[in-house]
Amino acid sequence: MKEQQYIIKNPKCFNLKDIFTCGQCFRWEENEDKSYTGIVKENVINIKKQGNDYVIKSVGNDEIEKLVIDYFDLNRDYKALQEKLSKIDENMEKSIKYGQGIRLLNQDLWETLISFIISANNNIPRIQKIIKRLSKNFGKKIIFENNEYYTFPTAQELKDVSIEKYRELGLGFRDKRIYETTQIILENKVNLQELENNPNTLEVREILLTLPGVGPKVADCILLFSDLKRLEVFPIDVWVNRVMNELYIHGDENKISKKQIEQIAKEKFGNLAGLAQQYLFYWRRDS
DNA sequence: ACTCAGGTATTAC
DNA sequence: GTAATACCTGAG
Repeated sequence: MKEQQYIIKNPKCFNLKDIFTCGQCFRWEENEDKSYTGIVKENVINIKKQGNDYVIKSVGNDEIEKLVIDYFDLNRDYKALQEKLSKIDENMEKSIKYGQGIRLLNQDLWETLISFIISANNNIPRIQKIIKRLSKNFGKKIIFENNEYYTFPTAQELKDVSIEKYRELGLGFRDKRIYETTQIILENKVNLQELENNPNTLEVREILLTLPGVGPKVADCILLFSDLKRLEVFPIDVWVNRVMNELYIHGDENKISKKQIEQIAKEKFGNLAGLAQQYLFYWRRDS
C-alpha cells in the first residue's frame, strides 16, 4: 500500500456531482469539503476540485495515473460526442446541457455485475447500504486518512458465503441470485475476462443474460457502466421508459413495449445510445 | 397498513 | 413470443 497523488489538469466535460450521482456507481461518498471518496479496485481514492483542476489522493497498490485515466475515461473526447448528440434534437441538447460533466466510468466488471443484480427492484440508498455491508464483511480493509474503507469482495472472497448469510445482510430475494452467479463465475462457466475480450456486444449480452439475476436492464447497465464499455447499449429502467415516452412517443408509458423504445433509441442515437441514455436519465430524474 | 424503488423469474395464455 | 404476478426490505 502506498500513498500517491495525481492531478487531472483542466479536464473538459468533467463534474464530480454529475459523475457520481448520475446513477452508474454506488460507492462514492461526498465529504464536508465537497471532495468525494470512493474505492476503485483495491485503492481508496479522494478527489477534490481545485480551480480548474482535480487533485487526487490515493492509498493502494495500483499506479494512480494509469488507474485514474482509465477509470474516469479520460481519453475519450466527450466534447465531440456531446456535439454530435446535440445535433440530433433539442431534447438531446437540453439534457446534455444539464449533465455536461458526466463521464461513463470504467468500473470493475465483477463489481458492476454483482452491484446491478442487487439493484433490481430496489432503491439507491438501500443498494448502497447492501454493497457497503458486503464489502465490510468480505472485502479487504484499507486505511485512508485514519478512516477504514473496504474493497468490494472478489468472487473468491464470496465463495463460501451462504444464501442464509446474504439474507442476514439484507439482500432479500437477491440472495440466491448472488450466490448462484458467484458459483458460476468461480467454476469458470462464464469467464469474465473472455467477455472483456469479446468485441461482439450481442454475444456478450447473451452470455450475461444466462447469469441468475441478470435480465435485459441489468445486462445493459453492466455493458455500459463496467470496463466492457459498450456505448451502443440502451438500458431501459423506469426513468428512461418515462422520458422516452414523454419525448418521443407521446403515449401511455405502460402500454409501450420496450422493443419499440429500443428501436427508436437505435435509430436516433446509433452507437452512442448508451451515452444518450445517461444524459436523458439524469436530466429526467434530477432536474 | 400500504406503496414504492435502476427488474427478474416463473407461470400461464 | 407477450402478459400477469410474486418477490425481501425499509423508508415515507
